[in-house]
Amino acid sequence: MRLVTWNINSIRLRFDLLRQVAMVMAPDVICLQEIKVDDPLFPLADCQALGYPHVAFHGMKGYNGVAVLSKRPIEVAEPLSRCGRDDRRHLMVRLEGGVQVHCLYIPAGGDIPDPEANDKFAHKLDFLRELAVWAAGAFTPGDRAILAGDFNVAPLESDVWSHKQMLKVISHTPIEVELLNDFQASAGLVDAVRHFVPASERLYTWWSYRSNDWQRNDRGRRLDHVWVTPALVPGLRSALVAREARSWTQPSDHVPVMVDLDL
DNA sequence: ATGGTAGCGTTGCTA
Repeated sequence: MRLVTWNINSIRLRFDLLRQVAMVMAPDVICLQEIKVDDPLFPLADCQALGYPHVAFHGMKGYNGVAVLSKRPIEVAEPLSRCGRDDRRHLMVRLEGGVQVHCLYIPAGGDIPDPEANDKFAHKLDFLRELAVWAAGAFTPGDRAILAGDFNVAPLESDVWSHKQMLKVISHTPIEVELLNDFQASAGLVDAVRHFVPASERLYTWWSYRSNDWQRNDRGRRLDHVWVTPALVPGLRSALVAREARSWTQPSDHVPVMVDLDL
C-alpha cells in the first residue's frame, strides 16, 4: 500500500497539482491538509475522476480542513474534534481489513512562543496534550494504524536548517518537541520516514513562501509526518519526501511525503 | 533585527 500525505494549501487552487501527484506517485491513499474549502464546495466528483472513488472530507470555510482519498473502499469515516473546537483538523477512516488512517492537521501556533501571550500557541500545546491522551487509549496491541499529516513540529535537530536559531521559533521549541514526543510515545508510534532516513541526515518537507530563493537558502523544516503503530513496522518498505514538488508552478509551501508498506 | 509571500474572502486573519 502506498500512502501520500500532503498539506495542499487549498485543494481547489491546486487541483491540477493533486492530479499530478495522483498520476506520478500513484498512491492508494492520499491524506490532505489545509484543503480550505467548505464541505458543500468540496470537489468530490473531480477526486473520483482521478481514480479515488472513496473520499472522506471534513472541511470548513477558508481555513484548515482535512480529506482522505482512497482507491479502495473506506468502511468508516469519522471526523474528530479536538480541544472543544470544531476546527476540522482530524479525520479517521478505516480501510478494508481494519487499518485505520488518521489524517491530522495540528495547529501552527502563531508567532510568539509563549502560551501566556499567544492563544494560538496555547491551543497548539493543548492540542498536542489532548492527542497524547487520546493516542494512549486509542489503540490496543496489534491494532494497525497510520497517523499522517502536517504536525507543524520539527522534532529532530536535523529536521530544521538551524537547531540553534530555531529554538525560540514555533515548530521547534523544546516544549512542542517534548509534547510531540509524548504523543508519539503514548502509543509507541514509529516515525515511518526516519525509519529509513537516519537522524544524522537533514530532511525537510516545508519551505516558507517568504524566502526569496528557497533552494539556495534551503531554510526548511520537516513538519509533515507519517507514524505507524508497532504492528505495521515490519511491513514498512520505503519512504520518500518529494522535494521537487516545491519547484512546481504555484506550489504549496509543503511537499508530499510518501510511504510504502505491506499491510 | 527585520520583513519577506500566499490563500481566502474581504480589505483582515492565518500560515
